[in-house]
Amino acid sequence: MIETGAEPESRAERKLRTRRAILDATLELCADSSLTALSLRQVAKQVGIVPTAFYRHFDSIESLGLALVEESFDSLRDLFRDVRRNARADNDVVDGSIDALVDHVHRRRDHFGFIARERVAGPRSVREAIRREIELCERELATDLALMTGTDTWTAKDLHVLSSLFVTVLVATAEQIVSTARPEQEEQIVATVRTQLRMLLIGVYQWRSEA
Amino acid sequence: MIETGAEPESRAERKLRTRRAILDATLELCADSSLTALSLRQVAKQVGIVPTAFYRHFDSIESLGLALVEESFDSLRDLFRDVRRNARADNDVVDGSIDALVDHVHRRRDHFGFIARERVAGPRSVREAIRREIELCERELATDLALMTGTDTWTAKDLHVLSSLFVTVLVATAEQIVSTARPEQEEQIVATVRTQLRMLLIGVYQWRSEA
DNA sequence: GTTGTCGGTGTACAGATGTTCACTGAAAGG
DNA sequence: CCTTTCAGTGAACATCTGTACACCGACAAC
Repeated sequence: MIETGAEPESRAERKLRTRRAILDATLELCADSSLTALSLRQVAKQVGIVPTAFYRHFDSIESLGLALVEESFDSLRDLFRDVRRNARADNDVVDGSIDALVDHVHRRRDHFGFIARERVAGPRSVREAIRREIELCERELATDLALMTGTDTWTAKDLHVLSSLFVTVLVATAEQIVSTARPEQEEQIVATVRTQLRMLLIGVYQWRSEA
Repeated sequence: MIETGAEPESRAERKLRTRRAILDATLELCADSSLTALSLRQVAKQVGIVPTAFYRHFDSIESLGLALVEESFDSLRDLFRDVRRNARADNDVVDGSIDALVDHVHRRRDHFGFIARERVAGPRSVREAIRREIELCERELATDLALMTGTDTWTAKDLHVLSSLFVTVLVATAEQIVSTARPEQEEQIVATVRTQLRMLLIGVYQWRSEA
């Protein structure tokens, strides 16, 4: 069904390839709308398999969604890794982070769009999974922030509060970039978030945690 | 079909009542999931009318969605009005605004949830309508901010940048409140956003616009 | 009091949906 | 080589989908 140029494939390889095709087809099909509006048969048609073959890989659209959550957060963790690297290399943390953000969103527009949408509109279990993953990101970022200059007097709570704000802004920016096609509008978005983070950082440098 | 206690109704009144019932049924039905996953027949069943009667009021789920956008943003503008009033009455702008936010989200959880979801997952035209409305809110807030203390040296652009950040945080907070049922978790959310806004305000008070 | 307007009804249809079941054929394993 | 495993097939099902159509009956207008 799936045409390979040549080369014999093991059964496991073929299965994996079909699985990938299902994941990709799903990302493409729900690029606008949502998982909850997606039918198993649409996915099957897009992949080029018969509807029932879907069950060989996932037992529902919902569990397919959970697999996509994992995959999408791999992309997001990649982003975090890059941000961390840029934070060391670059003098200006803000610019480095935003560049990394834009770069990763461009590369995996599908993943970031998926998270943005299903985070609020997906099936309950998918929403919960995304919520959990985002909390992990916030915690991870909080420990990174603790290593930065000037936060040595901060309480753990305040660190997490700040981390959560960064993640909120990050998610909102990713959302905006995903949902715009025009490059000049994207520059606008980037310029805006850059200023916003600078305003915020001024506050951060002055902040002293209470008792 | 719709049982009224007594009192004769004019035809126009009855029609309006059915329209309301459709709007309410829709808000209830897509409370989790999304408009794009909602069928005309589900709505009709919930309202207690036959599917074809739906067309007497809207010609598609999409145009129904547009009506709900308008209605939902009436709620949001109410919130803005209250925030503005609290800003004058209260010494602390942050606490007043957050209280107003929490209050309005509680009162119209359905509207705020609707905006949060359809903003990213609704039909294209609905997403665009919401985007336009949010931009209006940002502009409105920007002119309010211009009247506040310390922003007299700010450029119009910076005012809009800040306004946009406030709206982002506001939307994210509303989203979180809508999607949590546990009151103690809500207190957590509120406490977090309060600290976040305070951190930000420190930066704002020190900010000087460039050229 | 006749007539027209118009929410709402009921039937009907072609197509899409999730899931079942028995099947095929090629790779994997003995 | 023979048997098992298993990804993918194809037909069948009951149910749900949007929409077209002719119809009804109460209110509105004259």
